[in-house]
This record gives sequence, C-alpha cells and structure tokens, in this order.
Amino acid sequence: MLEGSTIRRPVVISANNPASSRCDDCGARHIGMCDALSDEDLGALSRAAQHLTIAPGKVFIEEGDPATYFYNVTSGMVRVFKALPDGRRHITGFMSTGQFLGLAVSGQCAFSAEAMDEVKLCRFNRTALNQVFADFPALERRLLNIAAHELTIAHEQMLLLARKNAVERVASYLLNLTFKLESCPGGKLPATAVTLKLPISRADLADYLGLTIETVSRSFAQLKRNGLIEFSNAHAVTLLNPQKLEVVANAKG
Amino acid sequence: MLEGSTIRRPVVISANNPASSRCDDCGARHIGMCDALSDEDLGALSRAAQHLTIAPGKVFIEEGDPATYFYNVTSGMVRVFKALPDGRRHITGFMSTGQFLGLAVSGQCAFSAEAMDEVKLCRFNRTALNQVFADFPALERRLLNIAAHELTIAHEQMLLLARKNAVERVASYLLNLTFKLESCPGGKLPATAVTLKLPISRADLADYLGLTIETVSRSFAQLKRNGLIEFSNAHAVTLLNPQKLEVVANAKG
DNA sequence: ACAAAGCGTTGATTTATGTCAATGTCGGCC
DNA sequence: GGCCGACATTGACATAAATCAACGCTTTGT
Repeated sequence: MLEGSTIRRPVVISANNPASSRCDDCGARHIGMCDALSDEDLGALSRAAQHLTIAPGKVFIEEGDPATYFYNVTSGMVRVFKALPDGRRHITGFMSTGQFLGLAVSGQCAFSAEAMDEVKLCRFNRTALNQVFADFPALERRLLNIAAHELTIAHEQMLLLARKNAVERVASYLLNLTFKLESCPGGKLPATAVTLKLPISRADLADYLGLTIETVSRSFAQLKRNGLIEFSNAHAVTLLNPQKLEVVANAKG
Repeated sequence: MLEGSTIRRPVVISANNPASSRCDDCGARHIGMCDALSDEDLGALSRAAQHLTIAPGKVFIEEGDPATYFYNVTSGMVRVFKALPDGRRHITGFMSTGQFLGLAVSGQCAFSAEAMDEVKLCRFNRTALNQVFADFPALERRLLNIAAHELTIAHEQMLLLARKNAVERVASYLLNLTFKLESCPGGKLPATAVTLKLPISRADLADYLGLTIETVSRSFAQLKRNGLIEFSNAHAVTLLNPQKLEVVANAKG
C-alpha cells in the first residue's frame, strides 16, 4: 500500500508526502468516493492509485487531452472550467476535499481543471479502474450515484444560467453555499441569520454564474440594500434572512 | 416476458400495444441502454419493466415527485425541463427513441418531462432495478457511461448558456443537430452543405437555448444574411457551410 | 373560399447587463 | 508604518437581448 509514488507528468511538483500516500488515512477517506469501500478493499484500490501534489494556479487537466485518469481531491480546491478560444470562460464547478473529478469524460477530457491553492490528488488510471470496478462493484454503484447527483446540480445550474437574473443568481449561490456548509436537514433553511465565508473571488464567482465581476458586485450591493445580507468584509457575508433570500433566489415572490 | 401490462398511473392512456410490450422487438432494442444486454438478459429485464403510452402534451414526470421509476423512451419525443414558479422555463434536453430518462434523480425528481407527441416508454421501478443491476453488471456500467456522457453535454450547454451570444447559441444548436444526425466520424464536419429538419418549434428552441422566440428568429435571420444557412420552410434548414458555421458557433474567428 | 388559430418573422422601444474608467479597501512586504 | 499590488466597489455609458406590437404565412375547419 505504501506506493503510488511514480511521478510521470510535469504537473506534479513534489513527491508524495508519506502521510498522504496511503488511502487509509487520506483526508477524503470518509467522504466522497472511497467511503463506499471497506478498509480491506481500500488497500486494493490504493494499489491502483497515485498520490500527487499540484502547485497553485497549475492547470493539471486540459480540455481535449486524452482522458487517461480519474482523480479524487484529497485536499485543496480545484476550479473546473471550459473556455472559448477568445478567452470567454465558464467555471462549471469547484471541487474540494473528497470530491471526484473526471466523470464528464469520454476519451477526451471535456473540461480543464486548475488548482486554486496547493491541491493534493489521488489519481487512478482509467483502465486500471475498470479492473477495480470488477473487484468492487460498490465503487461503481457509488460512482453512478455521484454522477446522478452531479447531473442534478448541472440541470439546476442550467436553469440558473438560462433564466435567472443577476440578483437571483447571486442569491442562489449564497443559498447553495449555505446548504453545502450546513447540509441543512431535510432541505430546511435556517430561520435565523447565518454567516458564511465566501471561498472564491468575485472573478471566479462571475465565471461560475455567467456574469461579470461588476454585475456580481452590484448584485451583492442590491441584496445589501434590500436588507437580505450584510458584509463584514468582502469574503464574509451574513445572510440576515435565509428564507427571504430563498424567495428571491427562486422567484417565489 | 409478455407482461408489464399493469397500468397504475393516470398518465397512461392506453394499454400496451402487443407489438411493443416485449423488449426483444422494442424500437430501442439496439440503441441506448438495452444494447448492453444479451437477448437472454433482456428477458429478465423485461420482467422488471412496464410498457406505457403517453398522450401528446402530457407531463408524465413532475419536478419534485418521488422518484419511483427509470424510463427508457421507445418511441416519440420528450421534453425535459425545469421551471420557476413565475413560469420561466428551461428545457434541459429532448429525449427520443432509445434514450434514457431518470438519471438526474435522488429521491425526488429533479426535472419534469412532457410528451411532445405520442410517446412510448419502458418503465422500471427503481428498487427493482437495483436487483437487475446485481444480476447484470453490464447494465450498470452502461448507465455510468451514459451518465458521464450526459454530464459532458450538460457542461457544454452550461458554457453555451453562460458565455455564448444568441447567434453562437443557435449556430451551436444547428451543429449539434448535424452531429447527432450524421454521427460525423471522428468529429469531422461535412465540408459540403447539409439539409436538416428542425425537430422542434421556435418556442422550444428558445427555452432550450435560454433565449426568447424573437431572438431565435433574429439569429436565424442573421445567419441567413451572412450566407451560412438557408430555409426552404421554417423547419427545413440547409447549412451552406458547416465548417464556417462551426467557426461562428465556437468563436474560432 | 373564407375565417380563425397557431406559429414565425420583423420592427420599435425598453432594460438588464456588459464595458470602460475611476476610486476604494485590504493585506503583504520592504 | 507606509507603499504597492491585487481585489472589490461604484459610476457613466454602450449594447445585446427582452419586451411589446404588428404583420405574414400555413393549416384547419366550416
């Protein structure tokens, strides 16, 4: 199990930190993909995996590359995006610890991925993974569930991009953050104020919501004016009334 | 195998047509999901399935419903959409023969689905399907591939909705149609003119592309003015130069 | 043959968001 | 501690697309 240290790609900037080169004490051990496995199974999985560290800002998956690997993020945060030749960009999502990378793929990578800070990854060869699937059907089942869940999120995001205005988009983002952080039981929003740390810049948020930086900023300003949110600094918002915010986000007026 | 005729939901408007109540001569037998199965396996699958006919215009999956079933479209065309309370709508996709419906689901349906014409469906109980998966792992593998493919398409559509202008969106749609119809080998576009039948109304196209009917119409007009397309009637376009159209669609100028 | 309805196109105007530009705020570093 | 650079906000203006409205083309039914 103490292995996966063969470094092949220029992207990798450091050899494995021994502490993170074993699956059983991985930061993502009990979240995401690997939680579907027993400890013994995990050992076998580990043999198919390599553990990498990526430097901040490095694009380690390039749209159009041959899709050789699956990845599991074990620490740090990743920006997943697609771009047009003239530079317009859309961020399809942000992946952090425990999240799985490389589903939307068939031969060629359909997206690029960039480390937002120092990122640690667990990398699986796609062909090797097929063997792993045969041995551990639970893993495949889990992956299907993850894919279905991602598809749900994608559809929700398409509705947002196609039909919501700027303020609704920003409000929706704030609520999704709240859900993710609180994993609100039964989909219920807190009746009382919640304070959130915004984990991304205005630029990333704009590229995620299909807006410009300025429009994101103005939308925050409007929510502020309407008494729905409050900033202590640019990256710390308080949702003063999450339920009212939800009315705005989903046009329940 | 001659079964699945128990009709339970108001949605169903006619009993099975005998010709379509058997999986082995289903219209979708050799496309989509069921192609992953041998003829014998198909018999077992059929036992878990019901065959339904849906009236044109009927919404047979309602967003938020408990997700009891998976569906496979065996004939006709289905509109998959999400809506906001005030009526704004986004069509996430159109499903026709052989296509699978019900992936983006976890407990609750994440979308609604509406028959665009008379639609025939093959319906599987989700719990029963888990048993089927256990018996036929090939099916689960296939479903994972389908999910990955749908995710790729969803990401592409998000880029379109977030960052492309009206003309680019319409051009992209025309090219996707061409790909689907021609299943262009190796992703190569024809160098010569192609004529397409547009299978959906301007209204549906607008809801799919995140535009209004008028903007769709004006975008067609502009592509016409630029000598890229030609109409014989509102539902028959000729792409005069597919490769130039691709330059427009993907901002390769 | 005609009226009526449904769908699509085109034109005039409004509006939300993008663009360009100036100013403000915060954190790191000499 | 103060300066610098990155990031964020705010303002003035431009513009793409939405909205509102009229008109045209097909199809359907009487």
